[in-house]
Amino acid sequence: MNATSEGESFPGSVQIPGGTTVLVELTPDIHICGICKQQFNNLDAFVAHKQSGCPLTGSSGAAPSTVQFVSEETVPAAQTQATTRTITSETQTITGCQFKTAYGMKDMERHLKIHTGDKPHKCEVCGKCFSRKDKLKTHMRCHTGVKPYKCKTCDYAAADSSSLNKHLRIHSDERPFKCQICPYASRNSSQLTVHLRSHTGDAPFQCWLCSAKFKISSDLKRHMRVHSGEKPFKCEFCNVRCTMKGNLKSHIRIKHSGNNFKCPHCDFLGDSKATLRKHSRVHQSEHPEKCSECSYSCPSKAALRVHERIHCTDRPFKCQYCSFDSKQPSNLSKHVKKFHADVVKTEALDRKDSGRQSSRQVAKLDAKKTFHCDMCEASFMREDSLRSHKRQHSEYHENKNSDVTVLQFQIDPSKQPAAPLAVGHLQVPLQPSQVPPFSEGRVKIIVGHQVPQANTIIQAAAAAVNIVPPALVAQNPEELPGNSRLQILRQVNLIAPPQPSGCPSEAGAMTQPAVLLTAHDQADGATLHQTLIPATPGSPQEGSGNQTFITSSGITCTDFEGLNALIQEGTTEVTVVSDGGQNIAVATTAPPIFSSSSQQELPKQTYSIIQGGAHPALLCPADSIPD
DNA sequence: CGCCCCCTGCTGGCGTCGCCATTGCATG
DNA sequence: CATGCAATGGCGACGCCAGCAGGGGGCG
Repeated sequence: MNATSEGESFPGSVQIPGGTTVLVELTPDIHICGICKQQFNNLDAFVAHKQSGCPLTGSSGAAPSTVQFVSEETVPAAQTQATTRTITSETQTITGCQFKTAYGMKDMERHLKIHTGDKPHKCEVCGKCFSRKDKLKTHMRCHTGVKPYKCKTCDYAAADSSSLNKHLRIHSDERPFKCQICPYASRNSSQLTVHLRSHTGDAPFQCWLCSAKFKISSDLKRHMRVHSGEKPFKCEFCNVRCTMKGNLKSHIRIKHSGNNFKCPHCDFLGDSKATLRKHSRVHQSEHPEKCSECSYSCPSKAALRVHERIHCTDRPFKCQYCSFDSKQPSNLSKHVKKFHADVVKTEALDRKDSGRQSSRQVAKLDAKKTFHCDMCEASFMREDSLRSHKRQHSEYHENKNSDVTVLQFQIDPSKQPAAPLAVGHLQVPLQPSQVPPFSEGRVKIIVGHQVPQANTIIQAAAAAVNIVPPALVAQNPEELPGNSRLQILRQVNLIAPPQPSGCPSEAGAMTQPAVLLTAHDQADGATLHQTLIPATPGSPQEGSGNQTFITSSGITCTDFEGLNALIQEGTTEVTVVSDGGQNIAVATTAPPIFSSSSQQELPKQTYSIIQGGAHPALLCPADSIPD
């Protein structure tokens, strides 16, 4: 992260799925010398300060002996204003970096290379550079193949001791990372982290083309091939291509490697040990899955489910061409093929003529026959996937004044800086001519589930709390019911955007703008909460630059409770509508997530973000409001 | 300086599930 | 023989684990 001169903000970027980038103004980072307490907004100046010598360095009396250096990690400006730091303990903690006293200096120097980017140790083989010699040495082993750490139990060997130690847990069956909720225990912390998501339901890697969610990134990456139709794995013996490498391997085993696994009880020849094992269950007198209605047993749950349909009177699979029905879908399809093949063929041709295709089979037979969304560029292998996708469109537009602009963003983890991210403003390309009339324009901010490192965002949000006096929520909080709630509500920092300068349609004074917060139930679209909040320019908030805070006169506790409840619940969508305050900016562009066109040339309008609560939900209050 | 330990992200691979097509058997 | 029922195999897709590589801090 770059630092800037004092008072200056600088843009960062947030990558939106689909290619659009939303510019984000970041609050400048502050670097603090832990010895003399001098602040630096410029990293270079800070580093120079360290290298040339802090005036208090070496002065045994001036600086506490326990203090060698204070972390230079970046600190959001708001946080630095709000926090008083004390130096009392054996270790120094300012923004997360800690250095023990005895090794502080050397380790600090080593640590500083992270920020200076100094990587003097270059690999002669691949050219990769490292900041530390020992890292280069370890790296070289991947070229030389040297693996000095050998397992005494198996042939495994590792290039570093950590890998060996991790491996050894396989033999010892040591699972030191135990789940507090269930008996699960894993051999490494990463697996436990992933496991815990099973309890929380957290699947942070969400497909932006369908509702699929994954607990690990690579599963999402793999899943995306389903949408793209990409089949990178080609069979070397035939023309078959597979989306998944494992499936290709399975195909080759079945079709091209011969059947080498013979069943001892019959003539069955399996292509693999797994296939043979699956088959061998047929010969077992006692199958694990038993029917509760009869003596039938079978080797698999799936087979049992099929069997159980025998006992059910329902025949849910009905022929659309005659009165035939069946308990099993395969029998219905067999029936249709046999008796209605001509009708099916005609209908298929009709669909082809009209440019529409249906049926999973069609898509399956020809991956090129995908189902394209007519509202965006997304395409799908299956019709039901497209239906699911279109529901997302309809959800965005289901409000009675349908011109809802959807601004959906997910922060790219690779662009997420390590330091706390202070998102002060969100800049969105603005096309004034597209500004809709009041009551038809809305901006819906949707925060994706892929927002990483939520805590850092929360931290930034919490920092903002400190500069919002309670008076902004209520002049006299005691007048409001549910006072206990207000303690939480104050964490919601409502900031109106500054007077726009580049939008002619918004010229003229408007002293009483207001913001209507409307929250919808994601499931059925019903309005859950609606609040009209007047925003008075020239708020009493000092030090806020050109920002105008929404004042509290029209806000009741109930109003905020609704909003707060949404935050607490992790709500990811809030629609914002204004009552026409002219100094509130308007932005109506194509939803970035569905837009592939570049909007770089459009004038930008500044938006504010609510950063609220103890959940990673970002809400948008006063920005993007139609006139 | 160098080793150790920990964490994170990524990749490859195995096991498994569920859907669908096929197959074999029973019945009229 | 035609038709329906039930079981099985193939395949696409997902969950999860082990291993690899790199980065960072602790410390002798």
